Amino acid sequence: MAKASREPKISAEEATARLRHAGLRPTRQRVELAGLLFQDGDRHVTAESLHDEVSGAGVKVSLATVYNTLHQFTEAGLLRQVIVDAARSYFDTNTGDHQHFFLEKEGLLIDIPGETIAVAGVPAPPPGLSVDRVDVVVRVRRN
Amino acid sequence: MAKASREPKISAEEATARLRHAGLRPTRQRVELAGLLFQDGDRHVTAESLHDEVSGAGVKVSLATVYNTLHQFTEAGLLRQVIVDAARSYFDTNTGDHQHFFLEKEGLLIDIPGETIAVAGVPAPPPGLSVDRVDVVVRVRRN
DNA sequence: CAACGAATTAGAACAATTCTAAACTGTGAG
DNA sequence: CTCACAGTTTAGAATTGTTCTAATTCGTTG
Ligand SMILES: [Mn+2]
Ligand SMILES: [Mn+2]
Ligand SMILES: [Zn+2]
Ligand SMILES: [Zn+2]
Repeated sequence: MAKASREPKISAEEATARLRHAGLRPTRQRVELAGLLFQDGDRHVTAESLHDEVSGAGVKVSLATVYNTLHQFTEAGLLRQVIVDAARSYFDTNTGDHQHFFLEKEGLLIDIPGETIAVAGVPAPPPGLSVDRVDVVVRVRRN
Repeated sequence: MAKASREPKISAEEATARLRHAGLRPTRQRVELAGLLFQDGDRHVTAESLHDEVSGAGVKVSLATVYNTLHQFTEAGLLRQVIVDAARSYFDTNTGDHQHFFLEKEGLLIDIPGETIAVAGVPAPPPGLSVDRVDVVVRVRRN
């Protein structure tokens, strides 16, 4: 009864399996970060916020590794990058089709399920170009 | 016949009037920048691109002033900021309702007129929040 | 338990942007 | 027209988020 962790985060085994499945070596750092990122449904993190979180949990991981890991997870399809703020990059654990509310003031992202919003009338792109994706950001403020 | 300018940019008088109307002192720098920005319909500039442009035209304006001016013009409603790239801020001379194609690779923005795209099904924001605007970015790539 | 390539890391480097504080300039009162 | 003064510009330093470098450490496989 020495260790009394009360976090409902996914087990190291689950994280390890997920990493291997994605073709990534399950290092201590990646297992820790995956544990935090994928414990709950949807999360929107920043390199800094995740670094603070993992550090706050007493785990030593450098900020450079957090950046590396976020990018590797993104390349592996485990995360997706969201661009809503000129100053910060967000990473989203929800890789499915969906949109966002963005609370500029507090840097908060809230998911809008994929089927909720319908975008009609997107014109054909100029010749030689093809559509990669359509992003909708609903910018909101406190009233 | 000494000076043979061939730019169809708006006159200094027009720029000056526009600035005064917006409550901004028509300084040499602001008049030059307004002349470049508002000569044609729609433009999407970056602080750097505008600085290069004005410098290339032989006008001496510091980069700090370009940043100051872009922000002042934005506050005054003459410009609007567009967020599509985590690394760069774009400013748009089209302040009306419209959307964009964004060519990530070359940092190119292309307007989509306001009535073209219809966004339906935007849910009510969480309590205490109100919608400020809905941005649609159609990310495209060369094929 | 090597050995070797992959991953991590501290710290330097970068790029975009903002800040500072000193010099300059537009304006309007006299 | 002149001057005074608030507003503006500017060089350069500072800040911030992110990436790079090169040395160390680690995971995997034989
Ligand atoms: Mn941006
Ligand atoms: Mn930055
Ligand atoms: Zn999301
Ligand atoms: Zn535009």
